[in-house]
Formats: sequence, structure tokens, C-alpha cells
Amino acid sequence: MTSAKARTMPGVMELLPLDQIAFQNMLDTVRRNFERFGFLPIETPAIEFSNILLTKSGGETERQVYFVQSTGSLKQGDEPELALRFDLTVPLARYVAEHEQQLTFPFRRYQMQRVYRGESAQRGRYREFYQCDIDVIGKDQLSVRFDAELPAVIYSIFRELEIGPFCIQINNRKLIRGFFQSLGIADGERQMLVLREVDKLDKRGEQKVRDTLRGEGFALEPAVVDAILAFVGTRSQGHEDALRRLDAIAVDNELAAAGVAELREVLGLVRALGVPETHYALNFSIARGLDYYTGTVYETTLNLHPEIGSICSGGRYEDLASQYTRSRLPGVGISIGATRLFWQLQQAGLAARGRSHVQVLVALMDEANLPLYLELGTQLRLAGINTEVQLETRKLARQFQYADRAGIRFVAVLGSDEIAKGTVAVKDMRRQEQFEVKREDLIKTLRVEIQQGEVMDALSGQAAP
RNA sequence: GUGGAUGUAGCUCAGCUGGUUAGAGCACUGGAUUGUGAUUCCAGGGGUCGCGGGUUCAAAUCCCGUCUUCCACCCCA
Repeated sequence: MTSAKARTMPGVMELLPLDQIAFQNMLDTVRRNFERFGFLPIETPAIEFSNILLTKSGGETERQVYFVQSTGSLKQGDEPELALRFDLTVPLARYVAEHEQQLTFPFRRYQMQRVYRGESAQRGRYREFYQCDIDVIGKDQLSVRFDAELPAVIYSIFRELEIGPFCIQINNRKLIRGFFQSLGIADGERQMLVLREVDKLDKRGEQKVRDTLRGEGFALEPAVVDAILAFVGTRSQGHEDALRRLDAIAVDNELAAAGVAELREVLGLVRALGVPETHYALNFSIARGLDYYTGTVYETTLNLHPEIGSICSGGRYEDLASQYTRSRLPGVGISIGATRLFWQLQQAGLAARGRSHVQVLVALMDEANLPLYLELGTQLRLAGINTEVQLETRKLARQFQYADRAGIRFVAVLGSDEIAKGTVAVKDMRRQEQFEVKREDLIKTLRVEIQQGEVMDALSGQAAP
């Protein structure tokens, strides 16, 4: 008699082993590229003091934070003073402020951990999910050159993930704010509201957005609305076009001019870093919801799957940790929501199917020869081949069935015939073939076969090694 | 937090206007002689029809409540 239904809470991702392998392959690719660009790993605890997590942000974040409390503390009626992190940027700020003296700046760190949000369940919305973040934190100042480095990292990662053509869309907050100032929309809060509305262009259609901006809440002049829509409609195609569009901006505003200058420098360096011009573009509607961004902002989308939306985003902020330290710590960073990305890639049929890590199953042919099979397994493992030995007596057919279902490609069969001949029969489950080799050639042969299999997988994009 | 849907086997669902022991596909377990899987054939296990109440001779089916999950808004990865 069961006492509870086995189930997970909504909004968490749980995978079967082969999918888990595919997911971890994705994380490995991300990590490899972070390291390739000179970022160093850190981890921070899932639980932080709630006053740390809640200093900066307003009501919306607080609504989504999970508070943590021991049952003892709960019974005593104490207020929870701990909470689960809801992103990796706030813990980074705390980390940098706390360890400022021991860190070297510019501090380049990557972090790939789970974060928690009290979202109401919805498609592609998770309450527990992985974020993969990189940030560069400067002391007192940080060159805009670092803003150009991140698109190179993004390009390197998504090229290697082989999920189709993509485009890193770039904008600059200074330019946006300067533009709005020139239209008489000076208040930062109001600018954000307008931007959020504009962000819904694709979703709601131009007419509805136009109506909303002219309507009660905003009450903007028709000419102003036209100017906004024309401005945010800017999308460049190729490097030269992007520069031309920057030249064409006729906004008489100091802040906007600074933004344009930054964009020009960033674009030039992105190209110098070897990112093909097909893979980056200006998009003046990119604003990013988070209000701490102050300069460059990025968002990356898949050309063939616009429905997926942004797969990677980030930007520049002027002061990371003003709540925790007096030092001025400007930074620039990006974040990949790996859990959602993986889920979306699966939905779009773009996720590779993982291959089992187990490469060989040694069949149990004869109970009396178990020590022989165990020894063979050990030899294979010492040769670097992941091997499982069949430990329970079962019909051979069942052993093959097990290998097939578990995704194990090779079954080594060592029965009385083979022992007499000094050979091993190897069944290749995937190719539905069987061959026989001398015992002493087994490891060499398997290595060749396994390597060929990996090459084939890489070519077909079926699974990362 | 606001609005709208949903709930039948592990999964996807069927079950018309209430009528005998609630079905299908997939999955699962076992079998089709001796050392060869995913295909085929045969057999089998598994459901308090989300929960509580009401109407009725009779409720998976109608009504009310409740919970759950999902969708949209908000916000975001």
C-alpha cells in the first residue's frame, strides 16, 4: 500500500539518464567555452541571508523569493532570515564585496548553478533552473572593450552547440535613454514602462502598442509615438549597415551620443574578435527588463526559431555591489538559462539525444566463469573503456535486451566456444552486426570502434561525445 | 495577485443525450525448446473514473463545493 503519489512539484525539470547526459553535454560545452575565454569558476551557496537578496530589488522579486526556515525557527514564530537565491548576479555582488581584498581585478568569473523562483507554473517556466553566468567586474572602472568580448563568447558557445543559425542582438541603454530624453520622456521609470510596451511589438502587433502609448497611461503625442516606433524598429544587416545606421542617428543629446560611440567601439571589436557579421546586429528594441543595466545590452535569438525567444542575454552595469561596499564595481555579464534552453531545444527537436556512458556490457554466459568476466571487465576499464559486467544469471536474449534498452552499444560474449578458440564475440547493437576478435585484440578493436562511433555522432549531430 | 479551462490505467485518450462486471493504443510482466535485442504472435497484471456532497430506482456521465494541473495577463532565464 502506497502512502503518497510519487510526483515532483510543478516547475522543476527532471530527466531520464540519456536526456540527462544530453543536458550535461550542453553544460559541458558552455563551461568549456567560458574557460576558453579565461573565466574562472566560483560557486555560492543556494541559501543566502534574505537581507542580502532583497536589498536591491523591489516588490516583484520579493514576490518570487522562497524564504527558508528551519522547522525549529518556524515553530518559534521567527521571521525567516534566509532565502534561496533567485539569480546569480546578486550573490556575485555579495561575493565580490566580501572577498574584494583577495580578488584580482578585472575579476572574470563563471558560475553554473541552480536558482529558485516562486513562479506560477507555465510552459517553459521553471521554479528551479540552471543559470550559466559570466561576468567581468572591474574596480572603479571597466573598459567598454569588455562589452565586446562577451558576444565572442556567446558566438563560440552556440556555434559549438550546433543548434542552427543565431544572431546576437545589441543595443545600448545610454542611447535609448538619451533618445527618450530628447523626446521629453526624462523619467527613468517612465522610459522603462514605454520600453516594456514596445517590447510587446511582436506579440501584440504594432497597432495595439500604438494605441496603448497614446492612451491614458502614457498619453504620448502621435508624433512622439511615431518617432519611438521608428527608432525601435531599427535592425541592422551586416557590419557596414550597422555603422551606417549609427551615423544616421540624428538625436541631439549627450547621453545618446555616448551610447552611439560605445556601440561603434563594441561593433568594431566584435568584428575584430572574429564573430561573423551574420551573427550580430543592432536591434534598438532590445532593452532588457532589469533596470540595473546602464550601457550595452545583448539578447541572442535563433534565426529559424523566433518562437523560442532569447536564449542568452545580459549587459553592462555601472555599479554591481553598491549595497555591500563603498568601492565602485562596474561590470558586464551574460546569462544563459540552461534549463529552459534545453527544454525549448527539445520542443523544437534541436536537442541531441544523449548516448549512454556505458560502452560495453560483458555478458554472463556461464555462471562458473563469472571470475573470468569480472577480470575482462577490469581489463577494459583499465584501458579507459566504460564497462558493465552482467552479474545476474539471465537468458542471453534478456541480456541483449537489457543492453539495447539501456543504450549500451557493445556486448562482449565470452562463451565456451570463444574460450576454446581464445576469442571474444562482440555484438554491435546499433549496427546489428557481430564480429569475433582474438582476446588480445579486443581492447584495440573496441577503441577503434568507439572512436569511429564518436566521429559519426559528431558528423550527424546526434550526440556530443 | 486577476481572468479562463482541465481532471478516466504509468503515458495519450475514448466513453453519444445518466442504464448491467469502465475501454483502446503505447508502456509493463511472462511465454513462443538448447547461446542473440528493439520487429511478429499469445497470455497477464494494473483504475476508490481528482476529492466531498446533492439529484435519481440508477452517476465516469447532471448540479454545487473543493482541490489539482494547465493557459492568458504581470514578470522573467
